[in-house]
Amino acid sequence: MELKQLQYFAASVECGSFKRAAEKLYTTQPNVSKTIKALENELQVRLLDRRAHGVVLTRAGEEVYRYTCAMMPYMDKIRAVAETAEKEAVL
Amino acid sequence: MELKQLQYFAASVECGSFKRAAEKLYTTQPNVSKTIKALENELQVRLLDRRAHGVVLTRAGEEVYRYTCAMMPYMDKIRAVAETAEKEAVL
DNA sequence: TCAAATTACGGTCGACGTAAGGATC
DNA sequence: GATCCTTACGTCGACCGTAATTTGA
Repeated sequence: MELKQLQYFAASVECGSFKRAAEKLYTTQPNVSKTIKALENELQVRLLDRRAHGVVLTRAGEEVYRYTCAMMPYMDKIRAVAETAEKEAVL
Repeated sequence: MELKQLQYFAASVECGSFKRAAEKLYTTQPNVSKTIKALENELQVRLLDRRAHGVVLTRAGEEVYRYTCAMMPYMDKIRAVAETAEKEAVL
């Protein structure tokens, strides 16, 4: 499991489609599709239902999305800590 | 920032050296060294002091380690959710 | 038939391990 | 001089984007 996979997944949920998520992430639709497919394969569960107009969360996807969202603030916190420390001492 | 970087960092903290962390992670010492160097470069802050017998946390490292530890349970939770869902419906 | 997702494919960049080098005690 | 961290280096796999194909309304 990689952070990028979770970020792509979250973006797809929030955008409602791989296409729009790809734009938001400055990448291509095939990359989003492949990255999420890899995540689903690793977890052995389908996270998103592919519909004609985009994607929607499955039951399992909802839960994974919830924990993904809960995790993200810690990433931000790590970056914030580093940025603060950076001003006090040199690398 | 990648999950692997944080995992390698946490393992190094807990093991007290890159060498032992490498064993625990089933990889080599150079890879641990390089991975953590990349994390430090990205965050622009030194996380570990390199000593003769191993590594110890810097002030900034302590904080990053705290948030890293806080984050990890969510990853486990995601895996658990997936495993539970797997039993109820097929991929 | 249109829009979006998937698959195929080739090139390139990065990650890995081995080996050599450097620093600290 | 022993131990651990770092740097150098070559290889191989993975990721990326383009293009072609498939799927669903």
